[in-house]
Amino acid sequence: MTPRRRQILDTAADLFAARGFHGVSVGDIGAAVGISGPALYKHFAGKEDILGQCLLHASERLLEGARALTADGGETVPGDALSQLIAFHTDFALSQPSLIVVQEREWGALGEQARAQVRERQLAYIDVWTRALRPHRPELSAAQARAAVQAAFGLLNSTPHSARISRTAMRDLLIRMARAALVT
Amino acid sequence: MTPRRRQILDTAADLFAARGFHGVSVGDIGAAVGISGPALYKHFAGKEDILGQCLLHASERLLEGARALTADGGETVPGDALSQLIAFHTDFALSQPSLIVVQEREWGALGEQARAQVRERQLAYIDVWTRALRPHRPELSAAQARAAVQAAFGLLNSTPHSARISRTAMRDLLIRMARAALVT
DNA sequence: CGGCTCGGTTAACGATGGTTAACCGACGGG
DNA sequence: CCCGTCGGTTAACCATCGTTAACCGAGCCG
Repeated sequence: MTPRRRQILDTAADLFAARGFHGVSVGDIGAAVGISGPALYKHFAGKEDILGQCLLHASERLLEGARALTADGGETVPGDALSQLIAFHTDFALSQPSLIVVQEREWGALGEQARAQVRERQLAYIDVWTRALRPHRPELSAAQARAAVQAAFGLLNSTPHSARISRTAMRDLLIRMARAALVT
Repeated sequence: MTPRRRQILDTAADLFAARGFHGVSVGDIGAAVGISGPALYKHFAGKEDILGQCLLHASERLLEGARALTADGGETVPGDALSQLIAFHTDFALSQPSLIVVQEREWGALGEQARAQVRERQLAYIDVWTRALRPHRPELSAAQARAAVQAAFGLLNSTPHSARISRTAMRDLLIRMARAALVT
């Protein structure tokens, strides 16, 4: 992927996160990268395609990261799988808040095919988490475990809404809270 | 407030929560209540005014409910203030998910004055929570306590994103997780 | 040198949005 | 009975949006 495409996707994600997909015009995106309006069509098929690339990219990075952590034979790394997932997701949310926000709230604006791809990755990501949670909470049904995982996402993804403490303090706080919420 | 106004606000909140403020047209709102388009201007000053009333109403109900629970001399009710706030917020989120979603993500679409009013109530609501949390976590700074409260909101407000378990089971799960996240 | 591709530009188009205007039936009170 | 208000309607306005068209300079390759 060319650097220009990456730049467009990054700034578009920021704009979508701040004002919502329908609250951002292609002119806004172009202006934010220093070009104007229709020039975006040299890089993407359209506005919805830009959102789709953002979401595909984000959901893929999350899923691949989670799978890398919990791959069979990954027992050599320290700590249990759940703690690693919590740390991984926290770091992602702290370093890419816009992607987190957009992936959480704008997937409904996609066309059918792109939405299906994103949803598939998101569900697979939830599944990795749910499997990691099961050993700690054997009394939970599968549906309850999924609900608990999504509640934990809500907690970890709240990072864009605050930000008044240092990043390391926030990381520590979120990890501690998520672990307590999930395994207690 | 006339029943028609309330009906418009309720269905508008649902639409805003589902597709975002800019993703809903006044025609959509009108059609959802059985009238069409410009008839809404007999009840509200404009589209932004509808959103403003939704948010004012929601933030006021949250703040008043929280203040009623933690009013001085309210020591007669059972349990500590924090647990009561958690239960109150959980019930609100479960019964009015659209208001929760809209209040969380669409306040940026308001004009300056309405946004200021909503933000004021939201900050006051956070403040009530933070004061209730302090006794349980005296080691946290004020900023850390606020961040923890907002993370707990993220957890409790995640209820619209899932929903595959019964409401009572969800209520129990959320309350348990929030309490664990906050006081552990 | 000549031409092709790449990544821009501005102009224009059609659709849609929010808002206003003009009109109108129901209905309740003097 | 008449009239004003209430809550609707449809038509029209203007701005904005996403998208396409037409054009153009820079650079590279043959």
